[in-house]
Amino acid sequence: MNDELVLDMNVCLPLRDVVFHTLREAILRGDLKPGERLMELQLASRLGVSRTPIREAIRMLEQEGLAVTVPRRGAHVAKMTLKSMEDVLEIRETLDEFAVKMACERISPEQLKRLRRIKDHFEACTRTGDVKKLAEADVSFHDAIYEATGNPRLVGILNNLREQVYRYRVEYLKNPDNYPVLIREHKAIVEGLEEKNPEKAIQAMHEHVENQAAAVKAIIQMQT
Amino acid sequence: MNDELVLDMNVCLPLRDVVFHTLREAILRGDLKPGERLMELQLASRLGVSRTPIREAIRMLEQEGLAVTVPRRGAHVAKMTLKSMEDVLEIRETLDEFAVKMACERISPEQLKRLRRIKDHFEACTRTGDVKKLAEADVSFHDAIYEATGNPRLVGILNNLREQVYRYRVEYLKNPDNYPVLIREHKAIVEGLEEKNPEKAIQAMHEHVENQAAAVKAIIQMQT
DNA sequence: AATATGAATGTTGTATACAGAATACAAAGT
DNA sequence: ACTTTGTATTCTGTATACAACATTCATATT
Repeated sequence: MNDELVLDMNVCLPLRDVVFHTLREAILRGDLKPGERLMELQLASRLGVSRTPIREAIRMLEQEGLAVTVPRRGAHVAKMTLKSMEDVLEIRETLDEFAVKMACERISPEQLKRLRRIKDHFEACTRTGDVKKLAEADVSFHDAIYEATGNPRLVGILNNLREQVYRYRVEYLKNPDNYPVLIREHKAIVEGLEEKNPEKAIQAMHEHVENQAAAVKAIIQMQT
Repeated sequence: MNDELVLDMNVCLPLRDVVFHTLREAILRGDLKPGERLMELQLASRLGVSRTPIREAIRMLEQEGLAVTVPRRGAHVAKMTLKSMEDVLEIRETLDEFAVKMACERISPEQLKRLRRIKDHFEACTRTGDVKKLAEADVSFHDAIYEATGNPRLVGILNNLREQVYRYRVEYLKNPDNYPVLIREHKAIVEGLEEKNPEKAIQAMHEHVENQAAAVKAIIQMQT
């Protein structure tokens, strides 16, 4: 119960948004654990705000699937069962393949250039062994593909789905044994996009997400 | 500005949920039009509650993509451009096909029986010409397939996507010329599921959603 | 006449107050 | 010892108060 929970007051957004982002980060980082109660008064005093922005942030987390509220009994961090994780992962597989297919048709030369740079940066990060940076680079890589679809709604859904598995994804990235595979997969995906070859890109993405899905499931089962 | 907006107080849910459902219905029915401002005090007095539940409901609508809020300037009903509708429709195509594929693997005999009943009910509704009932039957049909995937997260996403096109979908259902096509498509989908033939089911669903997508786009362009 | 200024009004953002439900714990009864 | 009931406490649900910002319209100035 150490105070990892501090608001970034330098941002001039409504407090509800600052609280929302703070709580989301805390949940994804694991500072707020699945099942942990989100008590308004407690959070309000910890973050130094009133209950109102807390409540609104909870409503937002609820719609994102990161929190669950039971009427008259308050909210808690959503629990992640193996089943619900599998549910998320199978949707992600479908949409990630769709995204790379669309990106194949729509990606611009500049976006492709940027994607190559991000891919190289990811490789560089595997050599430093900085897991945090690596995770960021991985997120950037997929974001670059999402953006190239030109479909903001799809970007939103995929980001939300990624959120759900974020914690376990980080575990996967902690094991350097996976790095060569990841680099090879990223390379194949980029090649597919460069060649405007949807079949290749989809196939590469399929293997990529399937490997990650298997790893994530293994990690979850280990934890139980 | 007639008072279509009345709360159903017979439900014993928190007011925020009642307000949320009321506002969502109003938006989907078109009583609250795209771009229309959602002013807290006004809604509060119209619905006979305080601002607090209104604000929480707006936060929920926001996360669902039905409302947009600009800090310090309040919320308005999300506008639906042709582009954003196309974005939604192409995701829906992908996920609807995925859903029917999964349903093919996982649907239980009881669920299949129920689906057949709903299909027949839909056909019956086309003969009465009651568009409201027809829309409900169509929703039920797709819901039955979604449920059969056994993936609640997928159900949630698909319901949300359907929401976005709901208004225009109803227009499509107003034209009896479309009924024979719809009945044929539903029949083909059910057959695919009965035969546990994913290729057939996916193909049937593909044609079904593609036709609807084309119709919806046509309707939108007519309105401009 | 056109633009700038400023007060008045309206609206959102946040805090707080109060009522009612849920929970926990202790004492009494079986 | 176990269940039950009563009570204190905690927490949520809702309303309201107040401050800060945005908008509007009238007035003044160039």
